[in-house]
Amino acid sequence: MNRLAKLGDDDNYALACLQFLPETIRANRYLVREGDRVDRCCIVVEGYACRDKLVRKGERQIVSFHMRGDLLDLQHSLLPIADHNLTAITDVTVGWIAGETLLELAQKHPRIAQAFMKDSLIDASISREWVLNVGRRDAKTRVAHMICEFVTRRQNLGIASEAPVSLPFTQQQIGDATGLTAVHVNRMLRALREEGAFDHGDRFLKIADWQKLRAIGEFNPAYLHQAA
Amino acid sequence: MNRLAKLGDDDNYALACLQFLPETIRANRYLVREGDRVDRCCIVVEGYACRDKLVRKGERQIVSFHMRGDLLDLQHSLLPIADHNLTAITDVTVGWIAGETLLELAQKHPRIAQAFMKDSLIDASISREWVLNVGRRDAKTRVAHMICEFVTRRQNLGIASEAPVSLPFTQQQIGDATGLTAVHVNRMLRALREEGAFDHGDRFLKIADWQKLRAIGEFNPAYLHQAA
DNA sequence: CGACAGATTGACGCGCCTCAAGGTACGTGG
DNA sequence: CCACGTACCTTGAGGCGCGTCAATCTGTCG
Repeated sequence: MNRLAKLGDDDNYALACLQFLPETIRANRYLVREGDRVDRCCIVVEGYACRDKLVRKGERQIVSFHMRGDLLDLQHSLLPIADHNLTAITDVTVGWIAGETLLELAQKHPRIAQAFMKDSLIDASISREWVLNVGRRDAKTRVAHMICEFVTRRQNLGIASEAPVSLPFTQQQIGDATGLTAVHVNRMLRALREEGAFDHGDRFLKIADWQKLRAIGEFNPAYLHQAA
Repeated sequence: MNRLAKLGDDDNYALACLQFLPETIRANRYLVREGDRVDRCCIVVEGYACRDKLVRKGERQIVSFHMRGDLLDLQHSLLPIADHNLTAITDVTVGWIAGETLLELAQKHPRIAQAFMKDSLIDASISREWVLNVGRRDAKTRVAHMICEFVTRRQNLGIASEAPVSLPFTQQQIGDATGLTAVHVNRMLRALREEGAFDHGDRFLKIADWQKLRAIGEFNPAYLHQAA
């Protein structure tokens, strides 16, 4: 949170006093369903989750993915009806906190309110990049871009990436995030591997040539607003 | 703004005291370029604008469109580097206001801060719906959905829609917003016209069968969070 | 009147989807 | 221990939705 705004000691003390209700969910289960009335938010403690929406035919679109430390659905403190599902990508542990509590916190601590605001704004910026990604880039570029975002956000958490990293997504999930079918994702992953951008095996990923991957994915991390 | 949060008299007074710097921009000109350092936000007074991003090949993706009353790029008070262009769709008049001013306002008036927050959250919800739209829907559905959103947001402003409404977008712009080419947008518009969903001519649109259009576009306005 | 932006339509091609048939790894129960 | 089911990955063949290219038409503005 200190990454998002300069907080005072009192702010940090207030944050430290927050009570989280921990919960662990199995992979592919819902934490929240679209249309639910929700009055709490959560923070990812361990594992991976995503936000997704369905079309009538039943196809799924993942609209963002989330990892340790991400604040999820801050919006439910102000917008009680969920406009998307919250789904576990892997087994995931989250900490729940009442929206009301966060609102009070924000009212008493303007710098915390500002940090929440900044978090939401970055979240929105990522969504805009995703619109661009699925709307105007070809399949190989989309997949490469998504992997670049994953690796970069992981690095921003301070997780090193020279070694092979575990890739939590199935090919179906990558397809759901990029607007492709799992079959075509498989072909694009193979192409990227054969071009020497990365090596990947059973849920593992080893970046072989970051500059190449970044170029193929047209990846510019500016939209993550992580200059700090 | 009263639509977003319950404001007190002092809040409304503070808002009324804001000084806006008006500016009028011609259609297709930029208000802000991606990468610019920006320290002000704006509100649309008249006309239509959009946020858009470009891919390397030069193709454009519109990531949201905006009309009278929309607050644009509130984010620039906290994130100084623009992650997208702000472009005039038609000739458009906006009112500029310093990000610093908005921050101070938010710090002094928690309910206004909350209203800003809510506005941003709704904006983000719309982006997520767009990811779904371009990622998983077919061309006719996408175009219908975009028109549904346009009509609905216009109605939420209190602009009646029984009569033919002016449609500010060119077919190229509809394509840029839906991830299609102008040629294919033309064919989809014709299909929707022939199915009796709407009639449209030179920048005009007359909804003939809202239920049909809504069904084709799989449009559910919940994501606009306008229950108020 | 010419220049230009936008709309319209047709012919054709390609990128991605669909369908299908395995293959591999792993867990579970007999 | 093997038999079986399940989830995921892999690869091929064929088809379709949308893109590309190009020509024409319209309205508007100088």
